[in-house]
Amino acid sequence: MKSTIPEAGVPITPPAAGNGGDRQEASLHGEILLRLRDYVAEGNIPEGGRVPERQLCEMLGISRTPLREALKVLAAEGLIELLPNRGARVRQLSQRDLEELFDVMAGLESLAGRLACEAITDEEISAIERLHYEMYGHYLHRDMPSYFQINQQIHESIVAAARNETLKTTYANFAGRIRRVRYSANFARKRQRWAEAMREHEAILDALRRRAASELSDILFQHLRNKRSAAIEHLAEGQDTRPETTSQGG
Amino acid sequence: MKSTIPEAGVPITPPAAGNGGDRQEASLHGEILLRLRDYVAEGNIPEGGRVPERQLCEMLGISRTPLREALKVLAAEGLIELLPNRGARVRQLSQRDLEELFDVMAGLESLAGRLACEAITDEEISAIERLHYEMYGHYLHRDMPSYFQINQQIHESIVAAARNETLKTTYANFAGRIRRVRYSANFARKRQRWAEAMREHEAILDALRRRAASELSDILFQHLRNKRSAAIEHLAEGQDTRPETTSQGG
DNA sequence: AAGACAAAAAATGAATGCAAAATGGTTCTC
DNA sequence: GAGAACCATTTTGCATTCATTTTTTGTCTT
Repeated sequence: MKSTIPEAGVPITPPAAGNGGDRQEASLHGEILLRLRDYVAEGNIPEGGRVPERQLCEMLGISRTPLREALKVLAAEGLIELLPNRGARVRQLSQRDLEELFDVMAGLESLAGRLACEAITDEEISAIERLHYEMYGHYLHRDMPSYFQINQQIHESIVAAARNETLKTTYANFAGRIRRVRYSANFARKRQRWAEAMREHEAILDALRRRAASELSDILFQHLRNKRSAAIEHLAEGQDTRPETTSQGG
Repeated sequence: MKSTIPEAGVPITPPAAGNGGDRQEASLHGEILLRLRDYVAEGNIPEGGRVPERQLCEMLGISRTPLREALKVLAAEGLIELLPNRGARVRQLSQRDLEELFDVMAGLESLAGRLACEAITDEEISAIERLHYEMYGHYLHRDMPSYFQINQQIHESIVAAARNETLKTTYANFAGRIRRVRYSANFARKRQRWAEAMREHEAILDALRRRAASELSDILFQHLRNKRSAAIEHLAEGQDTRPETTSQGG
């Protein structure tokens, strides 16, 4: 009974025949890596759930070799964890893990702001200002999803303005790690916190206009710190089960 | 003359029969990963040089499967790059790449200092003070290697005091990436810069004692920035060939 | 003699096969 | 009847094998 591919060809995502255009991977394992990363980040596998190789192989229509290569990379990225002889599991993020992740994100954005002050152009600032006002509109209309989307664009604009591809990549990596959590914590914001966030964003813009690197660095860190508090509180309320993952003794 | 690598059958490191004790990897690919990472980071393969699978397999006494898994991870870590159908190469760091890496390191240390101010104990500060004075002794005796070693310990202590394992891991990752460069740039410091660095370290200690988070953050960033300048200048002098690696368009 | 084309050789990418470990279920013992 | 032990099945880890692609080498043409 070696029906390796009983109903293969049922891809996780629509068969990437067109190759969306964002970034293509020539090799199979690269393709698999991109798809698996999204698959896991979008929460298709429950926290701590097993990642069965065989099943995924059938689902993706590939053999185990490239899949296992992709799993190793995902483990290195921190999305999953590999237990010796016991397969891969979706990494459970304890509350502490989340706090740490948010803090590192805060540090990266803080750095981005600092660097941005050195290199950002007036045009880029104008673009961020436009985003800011657009976001303000969503805020007034209490349109949380749109607000959140623009908010993310602003932060990404700051990271982009830092002119540091390494930072950008690292930032994206960490953003991917908490993506799974964000899916449920996006709307953690209370009204109170929302207004506060708007004020902070105005301060960010102000510091950016003046190219006040240290100040912007501080503001951004605090801004993310407050975000962290909101998210953590929200999660603490919503979930009773706060798994204590084995802290990877790095 | 294709063998840039020692003869086969000679293990990179003594066969880890005892398993030193720092961190053991049960799986073979994990073991390989650790060894290969060190092997590459220590500069055993020239910049941009090929990483021949077959040769490494013989050298390590394993098959290609676990080796390739390790290579994928190293590529994800940024130590090597994988060209489709053309194998792995040791990643060449352009001057720009180095600048970016140093800046990210600066951001991470800056963050570490900020976080450390929240959690560091008096005992930890005392320990860092002791290291500082020890380092000062090496400075007076112009003992550059010892100075550098203690210097690294101080920075690691600050990162440890941040109480953030994620940050610590990330920091170690980036430190590994520039390790190869540090091997040649360690002693880039001019006398002038050396004295300056000592003063900065005193300022760091001062801010740490006062738990002045923002201030320490600024000082640490600047300190690393100055380090960056010194290293980059040194490399610019020493090397004419500054390869323009294809900036990975993440 | 230099360049171009073609075939051989080598290396890479992925699939398959095999041994060891883990999981699950059943049976045996107390 | 409950718990431990044993065996079958599944799963994982690694080696081996097969198919492409690349690189090299040799020959031929201009």
